[in-house]
Amino acid sequence: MKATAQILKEKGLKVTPQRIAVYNMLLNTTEHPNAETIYKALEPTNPTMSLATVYKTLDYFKQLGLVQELNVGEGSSRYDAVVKCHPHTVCTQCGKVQDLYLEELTEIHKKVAEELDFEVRCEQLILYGTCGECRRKNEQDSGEEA
Amino acid sequence: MKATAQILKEKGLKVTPQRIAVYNMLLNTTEHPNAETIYKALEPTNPTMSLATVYKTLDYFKQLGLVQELNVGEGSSRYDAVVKCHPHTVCTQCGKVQDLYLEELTEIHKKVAEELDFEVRCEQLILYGTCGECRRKNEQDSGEEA
DNA sequence: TATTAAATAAAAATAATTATCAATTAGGGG
DNA sequence: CCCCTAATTGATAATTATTTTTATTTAATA
Repeated sequence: MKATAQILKEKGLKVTPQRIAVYNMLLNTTEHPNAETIYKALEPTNPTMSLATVYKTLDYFKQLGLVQELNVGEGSSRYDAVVKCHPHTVCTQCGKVQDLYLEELTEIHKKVAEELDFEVRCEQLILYGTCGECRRKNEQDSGEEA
Repeated sequence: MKATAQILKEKGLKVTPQRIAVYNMLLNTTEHPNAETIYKALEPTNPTMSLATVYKTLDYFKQLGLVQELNVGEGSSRYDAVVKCHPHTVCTQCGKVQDLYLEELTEIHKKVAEELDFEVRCEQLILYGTCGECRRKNEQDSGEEA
């Protein structure tokens, strides 16, 4: 695994502890956190870091293709260190966002480029619904009521 | 075509000129406007209407399934009177949002429900790229430069 | 038509994000 | 290794989109 400092340098970014912290945090989670969550998560280890720096850092990363911005319809954007376009599921009950891999999309991708006058660069598929965990919880709750 | 007043009444909404105006505006456009745009568009005919009313009206409509909220990653949400889930293309150059119909999605829908522990209620597919118009404009511009 | 609960307009509040700017720091040249 | 300079940071103000509040008005029904 390439060191984070190395990756940043290759992208032409000045290497700072804040940038390393943000990027590492994103690499080590599957949670798709938003700026606020990232900020909170880094607070213990980087107590002087400001939220504005998190935003600015994420913006740079996004521009350089180090992270992907994800908007699932909440107030705030989430971020993903997996840059390659991939679909997500969003549980509308607990808010959990999960990755998903579907080859079928490249087909659609191609079809749209051919049949419509539109050159697709990247697609974003969000599947809204209820995750297994929440479904089971719901069943249990309704069971208790009855 | 059912009258807007009738539709609102069936949904249990009190019929007001503001609500009729917003809903009709959305029915008569393919532009996927945001709240601000709707507000501006209605200003000439409804000069007393406030932006907050547009927001609240859109919120009611959304809850009742009269409109669909669409977040393509801009600052603000867009609205679509076509409620059935359907994909959209977003031109990242001119910002135009267009509807798209793809049957392939129901397959994916089903596959995810079966293979993963996730019950899909609604999916949102956004294809980012460049529309034909912008592509042609780009070619022309680079031609002039050379 | 009078009543009443709901809807409206205007303004204030809030949440997320961006801009500002002085102080600090990274990274190269000496 | 130290200095220099431009980039970055942190604190906070400003902005943007949206929501809430409140006093007033209005639609629907008795």
